[in-house]
Amino acid sequence: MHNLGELERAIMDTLWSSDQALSANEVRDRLPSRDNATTTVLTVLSRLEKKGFVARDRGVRPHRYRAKLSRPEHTAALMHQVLSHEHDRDAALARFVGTVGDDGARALRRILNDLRKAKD
Amino acid sequence: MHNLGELERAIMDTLWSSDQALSANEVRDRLPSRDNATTTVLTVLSRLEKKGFVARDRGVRPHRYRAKLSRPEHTAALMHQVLSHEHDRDAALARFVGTVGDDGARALRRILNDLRKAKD
DNA sequence: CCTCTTTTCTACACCACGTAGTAATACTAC
DNA sequence: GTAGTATTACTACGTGGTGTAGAAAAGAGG
Repeated sequence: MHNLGELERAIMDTLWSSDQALSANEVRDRLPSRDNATTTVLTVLSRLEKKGFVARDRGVRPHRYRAKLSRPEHTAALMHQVLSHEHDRDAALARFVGTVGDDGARALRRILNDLRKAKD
Repeated sequence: MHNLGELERAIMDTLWSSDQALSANEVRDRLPSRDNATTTVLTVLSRLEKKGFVARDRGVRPHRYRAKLSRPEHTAALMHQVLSHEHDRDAALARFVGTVGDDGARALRRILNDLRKAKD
């Protein structure tokens, strides 16, 4: 599964930035460049739904759309997907960790610590 | 930067699996199962070169090709690229680490330990 | 020079994505 | 329930990336 297009990503960003499910027109109004037709937004939302990134509530009118995964969940899923192509996972992880910088390493240590604590 | 196509990836895998730079015909012969024309392989190799994934030695004939990054380096770079779109990096990292499984967590702890030791 | 190998150039089909018009459908007000 | 409006579905086209490879050009060896 490859990455999203530019408009697709902008729409996902809009959905991620909202705590509520949005209608197509609400999405259109919140897009950075607002020169898109509503039908364009609807087309892309439908494609995103078919790809499984977006859920649609057909029970109300207008339909309301929301991201199925939060942005961090989505990012993590993509990272796993990238990793899944790698035969030497440990080497890739080592390389990855070696290049996240000091902040990243600190964050990872804290995360792993919390994980361990949660196990108890 | 988007992902690679199927044949592009197969060719990168071939290069990654070789300790030496390969000619186009050698690449073609090592591709899994497919019966591609040499020119097809050459076209894709040229595209991969233009994209910066492959280096070509034009000093010999036939030209020889090699991956510019190792597979783990490439994987790690892609992971960073995915992360770069994320506003809440820590949340994404937490999610990622939370879903690598016990093996992954162990590997990460060891990697971070080695990193710390290497700092001394 | 002539031939063979290798590389470049050109081309086409297919598919994803951005784009949006037109047709169909559902709701609202009368 | 009919007219009008809002919303959605269907259809279509341009563009660009990828797989595909033939034809033409360039180099190597006799």
